[in-house]
Amino acid sequence: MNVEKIIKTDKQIPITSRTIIHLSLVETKINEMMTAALKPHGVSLQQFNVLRILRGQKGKPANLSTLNERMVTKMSNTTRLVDKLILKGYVERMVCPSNRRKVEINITSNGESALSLMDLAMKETEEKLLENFSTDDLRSLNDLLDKF
Amino acid sequence: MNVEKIIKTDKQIPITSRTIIHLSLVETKINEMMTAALKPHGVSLQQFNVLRILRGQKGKPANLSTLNERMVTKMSNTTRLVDKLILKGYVERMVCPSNRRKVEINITSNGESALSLMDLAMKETEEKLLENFSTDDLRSLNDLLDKF
DNA sequence: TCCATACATTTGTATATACAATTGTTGTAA
DNA sequence: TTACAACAATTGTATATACAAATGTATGGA
Repeated sequence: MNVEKIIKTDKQIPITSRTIIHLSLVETKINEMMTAALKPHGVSLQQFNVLRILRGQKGKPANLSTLNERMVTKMSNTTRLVDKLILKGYVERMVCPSNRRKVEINITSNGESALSLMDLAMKETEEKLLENFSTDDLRSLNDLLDKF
Repeated sequence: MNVEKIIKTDKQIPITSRTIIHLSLVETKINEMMTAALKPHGVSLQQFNVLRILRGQKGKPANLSTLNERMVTKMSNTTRLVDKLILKGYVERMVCPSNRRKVEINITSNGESALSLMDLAMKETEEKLLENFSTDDLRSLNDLLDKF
């Protein structure tokens, strides 16, 4: 990645700040590429994540709280995220019969097939992003990230 | 950092995806902490970055394009970011006399003193974030991030 | 039973951001 | 000089997000 931005900013910037900025630039790049890959499929990165979590449930419905726990977003957004997916016909929502405060969310078969197409696009993007990484690199990176 | 989210999501998730998710979680954490640190000062992370870039100019005014080059945001937002900072009295904007298409932006002395307070808060946050990192760790992390 | 409390989700509102279209300015070739 | 393309910034609009407040539901104790 081009880190000119970082270096240009300030020659004597300490390594701590540089690392933080570097991380944020990398994250932005990842986000942009992922978002671009999903664009033809008409879903946002967050919506894609919801779908993926729902598939991981293997039929067992998820309620909003569990969705939220596994996601990097705030509760109030999750409601609206799911709204969008319902409009697209990718998920369905119904009140939980045993506890009517809860809402059960399921992926539809329509959603599953759309998701498998998205998977392909995302896999490609992921490979492109990580083309310069060996498996050892990935392991070290994960270990370092664990220190946060 | 707590990576349970990642591991819970899917046991057999490949290391490539895991790394990407991991990065995005770390970035979210950084963002949240930084934003929280700036909150008492009434500026957003982006606004803080603009101020910092302007200070780096050492008196030389910056126009919107150069600000934009060094930032992780879109041009249209930079205009509005600067609007906010003007409202707070931290920067001033005037039309460039030599090329009236351009706009020159300067940090005010008011902005400089506010910025130095923010610096302290940010430095603390940075130290807290990176408390588990040795200098070597930081170097390796930077090197790995360069591979993106 | 009634009430206070906690829970799960939703809604309202302000702000942030992306993307496209627009405005105003400059340079340049006919 | 005029017409046109390129440039720099701004505005409009749709969507996304954060945060606080509100809604509806369940639970436990007086």
